[in-house]
Amino acid sequence: MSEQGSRAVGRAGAGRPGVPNATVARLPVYLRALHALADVGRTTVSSEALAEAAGVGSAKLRKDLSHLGSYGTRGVGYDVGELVHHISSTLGLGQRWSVVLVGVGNLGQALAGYGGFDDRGFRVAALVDADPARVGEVVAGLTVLPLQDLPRVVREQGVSIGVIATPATGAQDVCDRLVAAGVRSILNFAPAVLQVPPGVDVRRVDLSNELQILSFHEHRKAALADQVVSA
Amino acid sequence: MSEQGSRAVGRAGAGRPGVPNATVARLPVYLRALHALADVGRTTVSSEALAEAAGVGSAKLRKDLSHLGSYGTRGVGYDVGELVHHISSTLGLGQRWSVVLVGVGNLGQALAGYGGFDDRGFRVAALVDADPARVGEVVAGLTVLPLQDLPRVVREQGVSIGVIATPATGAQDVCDRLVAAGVRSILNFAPAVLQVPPGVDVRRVDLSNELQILSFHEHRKAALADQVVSA
DNA sequence: ACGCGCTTGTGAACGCGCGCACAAAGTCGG
DNA sequence: CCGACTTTGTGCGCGCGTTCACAAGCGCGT
Ligand SMILES: NC(=O)c1ccc[n+]([C@@H]2O[C@H](COP(=O)([O-])OP(=O)(O)OC[C@H]3O[C@@H](n4cnc5c(N)ncnc54)[C@H](O)[C@@H]3O)[C@@H](O)[C@H]2O)c1
Ligand SMILES: NC(=O)c1ccc[n+]([C@@H]2O[C@H](COP(=O)([O-])OP(=O)(O)OC[C@H]3O[C@@H](n4cnc5c(N)ncnc54)[C@H](O)[C@@H]3O)[C@@H](O)[C@H]2O)c1
Repeated sequence: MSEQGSRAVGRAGAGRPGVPNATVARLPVYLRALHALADVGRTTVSSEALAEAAGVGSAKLRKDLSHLGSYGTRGVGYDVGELVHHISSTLGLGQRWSVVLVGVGNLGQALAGYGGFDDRGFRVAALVDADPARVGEVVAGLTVLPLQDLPRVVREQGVSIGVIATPATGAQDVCDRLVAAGVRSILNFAPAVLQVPPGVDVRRVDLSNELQILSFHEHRKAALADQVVSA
Repeated sequence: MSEQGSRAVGRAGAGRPGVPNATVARLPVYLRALHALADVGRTTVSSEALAEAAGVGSAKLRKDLSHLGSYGTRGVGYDVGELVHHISSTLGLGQRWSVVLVGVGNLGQALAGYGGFDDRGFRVAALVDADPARVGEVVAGLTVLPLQDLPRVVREQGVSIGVIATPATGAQDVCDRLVAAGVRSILNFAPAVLQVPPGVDVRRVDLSNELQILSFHEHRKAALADQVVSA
């Protein structure tokens, strides 16, 4: 998580004893690999094979799965269907989550037209933009709504996740409006650090950050290579 | 980093003693905050203020900065310009990195037209696509090239970073071609786990993953709220 | 029925990263 | 020139996450 680094512990009645944060971040990867296996017709899979497909170590995978109480069968492996069910339910994918997308520009339009949402249990319920020229436009089968409709849309459509795809300048304002409307989970594509009250989760996806991290390693590799050459 | 979890240590001759991985991931955030401060005319900044702007604790920030040997002035703070220089050079932003973008679809076009690249020291050198109908098209001032031009483009344009924006199906193939062409740093938007030889870095940006992680926390918050109500 | 081989689940050790708290160091006013 | 105040740099303890290695468990063939 990006805000409080606390574990998702809580000892919720008879529920799970709490799933570590790092594990939660990997569950979607496992889930995707499992779906791929199911599509090929496999019904069981060993931790070794699944770990390979997910790009992690097998021990890590087993420990991750043990955290959500899901049991495999020793000597055989995990039942693919059962594991899909367990992980999905842990991630809260039993229900369809409604998403509101704010900022229908370059990126926003690509996101709106993206099919990968619906496949994974998410529904783009509405598109919102501040530009009066854009309001009323139809994008990906949805009419773009003005900002002031946000509270109503969130309420009527049962929206619980907000996606921000506006320039960095407007991001904090949009964020505040989303929070005011009752949204407690935000995915932020704008290169800005958002200030939110406790209880609200923000995940930031920053393309430039990723490139700069790559740049660092590339730089280091180049320096290392030069050193070897000069040696 | 997504592959080996090793620290960027190396004790490179007279160079830096090695910057922790977690620190590297935060440097771009600091850099952006510093640029914002510089734009407002500030010449110095305290760790407290910069930490606030970057959304981290001040102690963490100071420790991060100490790792790259950059010195502030006690009682005053850090010189904004100097810090920008130090961080930029650590990240390897002294030079302009050339990027090749593979997959000029929905997302690829948004990326190609994105201005945030050039601002941060990255140049989209070429666009590549497998679809013959798309090859020859001009997007964002660049002509879309066929896949087989990849080695030539990488060589001639000095490309060192590849961005994959193709469907998951073709991602591994594209990845292999990029690696074969000499690219050692890859940013992958396709929902697939890429297999790469050692020495190649892959960073994955998976939108669905992020949403599912948010979904988990939302789910947990809802369960917690219900519990409180029923109590 | 029984042992053999395979795979899970986990105990334990380790390393990394985080945050606290404070001494060192520099500035500024008098 | 000095003393008080501000802010950095970091030593240290702690908790999380990763990894190794192995005992426990299960199926299968005989
Ligand atoms: N385009 C990309 O490939 C890309 C990649 C990575 C990150 N980003 C980031 O995503 C964000 C959007 O990028 P883009 O290229 O789509 O920009 P864009 O300018 O094309 O679109 C921005 C949209 O947001 C709307 N908007 C502006 N202020 C608003 C506000 N206060 N409330 C609601 N809507 C508002 C604008 O009307 C416009 O439609 C930017 O922060 C950008 O840095 C973009
Ligand atoms: N559109 C989005 O908002 C979005 C969001 C998150 C992730 N993604 C992911 O990004 C990727 C691209 O999404 P998109 O919506 O742009 O898809 P798209 O179908 O619009 O575009 C894919 C492009 O890649 C090209 N392509 C296909 N196979 C290729 C190959 N082997 N080599 C080179 N080019 C090839 C196609 O010709 C097409 O132009 C997908 O993996 C998708 O899951 C998209």
